[in-house]
Amino acid sequence: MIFKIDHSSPIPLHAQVEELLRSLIELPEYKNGGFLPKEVDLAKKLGISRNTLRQASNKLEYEGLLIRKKGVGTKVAQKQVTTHLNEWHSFTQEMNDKGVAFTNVSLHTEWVKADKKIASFFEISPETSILKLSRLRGDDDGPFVFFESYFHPKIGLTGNEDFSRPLYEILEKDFHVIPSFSNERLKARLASEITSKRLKIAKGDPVLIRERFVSDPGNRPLEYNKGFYIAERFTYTISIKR
Amino acid sequence: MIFKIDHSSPIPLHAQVEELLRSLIELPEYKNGGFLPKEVDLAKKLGISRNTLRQASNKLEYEGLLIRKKGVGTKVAQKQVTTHLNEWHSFTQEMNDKGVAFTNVSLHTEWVKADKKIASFFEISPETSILKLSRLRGDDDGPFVFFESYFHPKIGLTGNEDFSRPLYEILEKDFHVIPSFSNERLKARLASEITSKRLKIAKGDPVLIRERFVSDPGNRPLEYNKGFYIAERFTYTISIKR
DNA sequence: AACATGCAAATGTATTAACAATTTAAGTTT
DNA sequence: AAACTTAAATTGTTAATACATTTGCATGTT
Repeated sequence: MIFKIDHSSPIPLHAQVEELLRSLIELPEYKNGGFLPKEVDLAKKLGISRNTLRQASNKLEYEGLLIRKKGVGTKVAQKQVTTHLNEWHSFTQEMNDKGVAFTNVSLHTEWVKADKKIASFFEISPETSILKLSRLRGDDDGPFVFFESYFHPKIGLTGNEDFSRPLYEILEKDFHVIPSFSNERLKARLASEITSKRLKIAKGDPVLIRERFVSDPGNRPLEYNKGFYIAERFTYTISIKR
Repeated sequence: MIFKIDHSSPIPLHAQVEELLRSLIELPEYKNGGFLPKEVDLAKKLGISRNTLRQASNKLEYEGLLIRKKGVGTKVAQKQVTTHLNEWHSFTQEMNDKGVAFTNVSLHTEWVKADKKIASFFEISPETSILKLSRLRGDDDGPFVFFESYFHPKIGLTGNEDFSRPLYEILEKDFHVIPSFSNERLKARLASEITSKRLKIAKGDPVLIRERFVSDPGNRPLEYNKGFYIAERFTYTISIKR
């Protein structure tokens, strides 16, 4: 490692040192919790005052890259953000891209009468016929979620659409409605007889139930969706900004 | 305004000055874009060296509360207009919004070693001591959620804070950290022995587990939070805009 | 072995000092 | 009036120095 601190440069020393430290802490000898040389030595080696060195390292400490401890020394913080960040986000994105990462184990459509809850959300009378789409979805290890979707009659779905395509693509491209708002409710329950059979789990195994109330940009109701997830195989992940 | 800088106090001068500045910039004469007294004068008035004053104001500048300009002066930053939506809240706020009167059934703090998962999120070494806050919360019908919170050591919590106050109020007002981002994971499990005892439910009853990874506006990790909810008594609701 | 003491090492705090760089305003020249 | 020059004001940079505080270890004591 060559230390190139240029006292005649227009760039302030502490800025140069800051950059130097940033590359320094990437070196294998320091990378994972390694201790930096002590301040007095490092300052002398760089030909700068201890104050200037601290001016630089203060910033890195504030950023959480360095951890200084009185009486002990200064070490490099462990940092591996990317791995677990991706881990949390990945499933959310899969969820958001509806249908992309899953296979449809089975698929079924029928016309049913709207129940009270759905009629209320759709703002229609309870006797109205609506399209119900049932899907069992999973991956190589078998099914892990059972979905029931109900669609507002105004959309114009017939039930003969190719539902192996992503649902929202069908809605947007073929029917020109844009799912924009989703109100979600999550709860946990024990699997009922019928649910356990569908998901091939034991009756009484925990199931995560997600209801979605989906609306368009004008806040008009489009879809009511209920999903039954095998709890052991599902983690719901969200990123929220305040 | 009375300046009370105590040279004999065990609290470092720069820390005292920092607090002083924080209250100073709330004053109407400085509040929105007002110029602070120049460094030399202010330092003299406070009876401290200019460097010490700068040590304090540096931090506020880094936080975006002060704007310094060479040759001009130091002014208080204009209050940021909040554009982001208040989409998530602390538990206290959540419950208050819903009108649920809850109580802290029990509350306990202790210092523990960070485990691998937390250390990774906090970007600290696994041996580091961190503050753990355990809370059992409920209402008239008994407890319905057990929380475990772990806090980044950088925040400076001692464990002696009054945790009957809203947590995020403590963090923001007393420790000047702003929880801004939350990464959440939800899953459902059957209650373990210990969990069932805490929540006074039968072992094997379904439990909704919510993990939160909370960060500040600079994406620096602040808190890891894990909550065990009695599934029957809890529904998680969220509105998402695409 | 357990505990207490003390020393050395390392960062933390604080002061003083001097000069550099930038901006604003005033003054001067064209 | 416009352009240039100068000076003052204010923050930015850097250094040297001294002492405080915390931690860990070595040493000694019980």
